[in-house]
Amino acid sequence: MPVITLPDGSQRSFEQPVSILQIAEDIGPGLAKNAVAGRIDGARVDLVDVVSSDAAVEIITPKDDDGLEIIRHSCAHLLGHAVKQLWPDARMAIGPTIENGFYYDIDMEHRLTEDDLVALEKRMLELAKTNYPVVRHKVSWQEAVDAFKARNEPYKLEILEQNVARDDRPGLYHHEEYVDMCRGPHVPNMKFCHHFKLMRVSGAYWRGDSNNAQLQRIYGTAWADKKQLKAHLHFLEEAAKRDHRKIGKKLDLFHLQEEAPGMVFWHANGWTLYQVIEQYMRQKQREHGYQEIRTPQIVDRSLWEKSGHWDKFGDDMFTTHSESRDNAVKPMNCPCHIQVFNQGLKSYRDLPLRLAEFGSCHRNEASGALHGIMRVRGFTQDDGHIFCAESQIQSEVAQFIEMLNEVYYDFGFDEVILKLSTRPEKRVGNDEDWDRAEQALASALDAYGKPWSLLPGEGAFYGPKVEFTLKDSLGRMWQCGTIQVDFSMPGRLDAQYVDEHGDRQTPVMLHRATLGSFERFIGILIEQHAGAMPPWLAPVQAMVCNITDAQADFVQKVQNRLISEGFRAKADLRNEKIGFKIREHTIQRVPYLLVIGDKEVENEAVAVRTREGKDLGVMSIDAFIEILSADNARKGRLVEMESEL
RNA sequence: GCUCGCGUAGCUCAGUGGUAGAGCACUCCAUUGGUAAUGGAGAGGUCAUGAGUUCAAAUCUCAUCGUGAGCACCA
Repeated sequence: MPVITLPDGSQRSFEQPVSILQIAEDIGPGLAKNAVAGRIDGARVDLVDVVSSDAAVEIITPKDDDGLEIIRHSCAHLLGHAVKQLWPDARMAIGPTIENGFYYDIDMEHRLTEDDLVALEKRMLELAKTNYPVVRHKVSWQEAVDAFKARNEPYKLEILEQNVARDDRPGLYHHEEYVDMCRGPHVPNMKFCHHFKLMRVSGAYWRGDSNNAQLQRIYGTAWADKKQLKAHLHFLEEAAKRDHRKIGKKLDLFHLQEEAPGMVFWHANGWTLYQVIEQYMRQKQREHGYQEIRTPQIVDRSLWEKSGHWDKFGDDMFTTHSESRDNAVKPMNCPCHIQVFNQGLKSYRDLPLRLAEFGSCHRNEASGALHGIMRVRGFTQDDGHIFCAESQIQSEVAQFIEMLNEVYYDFGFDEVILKLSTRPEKRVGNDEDWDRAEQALASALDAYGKPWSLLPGEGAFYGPKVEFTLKDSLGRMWQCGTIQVDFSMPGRLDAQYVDEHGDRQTPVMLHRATLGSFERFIGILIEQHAGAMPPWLAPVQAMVCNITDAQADFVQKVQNRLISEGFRAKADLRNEKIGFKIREHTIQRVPYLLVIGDKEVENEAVAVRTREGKDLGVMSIDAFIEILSADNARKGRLVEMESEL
């Protein structure tokens, strides 16, 4: 006689064990119709699952986040159903849910094309529209093995062999003639799976291992209703419009070309943006007690052997040979910074010693990894290394987080996600040091007080790291900042200081970067703002336009005045109509367009229009300078911008 | 690096075996026009590179390079 407690606290008792579906029916026919699955004491179950003793039960509908995930998972099965109808020889691997959708990895002879995706999607929709019921059978391990042997599904058999306990009772979900194995739960009927779209097909390794066979992976997106699907597709369109590669070309910021894959040619506009950011970071780091240094690009391989990089990343380094030396173009700055630290005997009084470098690095990234200016082979980090005593780690990490927050805030990112990555399999250093290093970072994060999550095994080979991920205006995540504790490299490269007792000690080194690489960060900024940089970053802050040749002299005067005040201003004196000029510079995302006709010349004034099309009216040059000064002071901060509106 | 797709004028793209096209940008001429495109003319391409098939290749085949999506990688 189970007593069921519902989420609102109400209770219902039943004479005998009841299924989730029966409970839903008991509550109301509308709920029963919309029920996708259930939760018994928090655990997700199918509608056919039975409650036999007292329990808290929830009914999952498509409105529930779990409901949507279940729909996506069932859409993967639906894809399997359609694939096997069109290509019966297909061997199905895994079909999990992912953010916004699902995928299925498939092994088959036929190479899938774009047209195949269209055909598959059509077949899926036809199948789903029949609203066939999904029937689950729980079977013994051996029965599952027999079923997939009969169906020639070697990957399912491997999963059963390696991942399913012999005493388990796997769920076989019957989609008409198609059968898939799953922990579940799944939708009871295909009526829930009408709103999906197949997105693309690509290769993916079985079990994520590049030594294994490469399967064909079909990606799809799936949603609870038509409106959600449409909204998601619209989001993708918006994101595509912001593609930094497209905008970089349109706004003449940079280019890449075949002769230097993964290396950026910065144009004047892009380099101006870059330099504003670099000068800003230079000042910020100065305020936070860093000394800026500069170290060589090309260094003998022996240093990289000592640091451990040659062993782990040798293949990914650019090398040069000259006379009797093998050199590597530096892939990172830390070993060089230790060389600077090692010049002159250091005292505990010198610690913490914070060295910073806008360090130009080169890494021979796999060709398939390159992506616009976000993932490149030649890049510059806002790199820094803090040499300190172990007792100083926590306060140094705390101070770094403080600086990082100031920086992100100035760039208009107010949501930062914290993650701690711990020791990877391939690493240097002993486990005791790793214990201490991980503990130090965890304590620093706890002391900081914001929530953080753990990424086991994702640390650098020399130490654990905290990663700072920011969220852009479209809700996309970008990992930028990092701080890493390193107990190994200072010792390997003979860094020492004299402690208060006169004894030699090895310092701890903290590797840290705030923006990450300039290239990537600028790519993120371009996508964040869709090219319309806030005025403090805009390559051209003001475009001064004449209406006829008669105002040319005054336009020059205005432009010169703005430049002499430290602003980035250009003049457009072309023999074009003012509408044409406005349109062009609006498209070029210049924040302020200054129009000068006879009236303005007469009054020594400028007519100001924003790139958003807002008319700020006619004002003196001084008044406009005040506007620009306020923009520069405000930077990209969101809160103050909002309070102005 | 792997799988699949793509590479035509500065840019965006059309062109499925028979003389290489459009719009924008560029140059020149006219126009001096008050807030998102003034009109006209001109110039511009070894169709990524190399090899092959064919009477004939931008078009078909192979290789190389680059690039896109994803996988793997990411100090």
